[in-house]
Amino acid sequence: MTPVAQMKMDRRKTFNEFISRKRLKSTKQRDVIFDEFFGNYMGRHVTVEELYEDIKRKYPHIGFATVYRTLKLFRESGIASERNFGDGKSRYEPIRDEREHHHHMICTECGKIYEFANNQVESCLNQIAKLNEFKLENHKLEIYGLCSSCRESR
Amino acid sequence: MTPVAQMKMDRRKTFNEFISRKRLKSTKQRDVIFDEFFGNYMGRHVTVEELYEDIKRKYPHIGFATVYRTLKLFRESGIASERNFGDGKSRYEPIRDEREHHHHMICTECGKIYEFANNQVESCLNQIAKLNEFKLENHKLEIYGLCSSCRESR
DNA sequence: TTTATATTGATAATACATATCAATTTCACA
DNA sequence: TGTGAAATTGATATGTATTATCAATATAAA
Repeated sequence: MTPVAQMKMDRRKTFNEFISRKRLKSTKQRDVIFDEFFGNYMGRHVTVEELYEDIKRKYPHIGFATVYRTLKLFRESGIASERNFGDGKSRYEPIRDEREHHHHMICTECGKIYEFANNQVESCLNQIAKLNEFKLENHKLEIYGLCSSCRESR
Repeated sequence: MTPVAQMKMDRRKTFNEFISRKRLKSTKQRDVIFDEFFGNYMGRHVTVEELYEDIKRKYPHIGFATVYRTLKLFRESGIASERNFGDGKSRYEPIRDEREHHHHMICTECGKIYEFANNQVESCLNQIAKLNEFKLENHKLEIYGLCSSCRESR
């Protein structure tokens, strides 16, 4: 099994456990949304609208509210994270590796999103939290600027 | 002159230069909003609504749209920064010291916002940007979690 | 002062997010 | 395998923050 397929299975398991722990129900719609999200949006940052439009083509009966609510469930269950890059839309991203937190560089010219991870930053943040007796639950780090190609064309 | 008064004067100068560079006009309304914002909201993170309500009490003729637009101008001119802590509202904060970037720890229980600055994090980010040939314009770092008092009461 | 241009403020329009609710589906339990 | 309580769905309405519109007004350059 490929690492990606393995990861997808792990998330599925986590989600199923979440469903039964919370006494929720598994439905065809949630299955479809899960498959689409974890099948086509790995490493991407999709808006609810985009995912809905995409799914609607194959499954016209699925409503916007369901996609919206299901993405919230993904976040609650810890298999997706919600991002906001300042354009007013919430974006969702499948979580690949829950151990390694990664961050984003956003080009203010072309809007392209680059990812990076950095251990030194992580340990700094843990220290800062500890120093302030703060129990770190989550953190977000975004760098805004010009990517190399947009720099050149200026 | 106190350091705070000095800072306020510096921001005023920056804003005036911005106004004349962009061929904009200085108005009574902008003066009022500047004074209120830099007089009462130092080190705070005010929403447009809050600032508007506050100003309306003393100057009932000033409209919401004007406060809204003026805060955008403050941001454009570099004397204020816009923040978003995930509650759907944009918050504005007067910039005290443009050399030292600071960040936020947000308690997910009580909503209180703590500030911190850290040189090591800053230099990490500069390195990361450099490595990726990215021209850093701005960056945001937020830590979400439980503050010490909310930890105890759990 | 005149005149071109920017600003104001009331309000309309937009956009994203969330709430509502009747019809339907799921699933625990008999 | 039915049955019924409870969750879910999807169409649509509502809420909320932001942005656009535009006539009246204020500003500042000539």
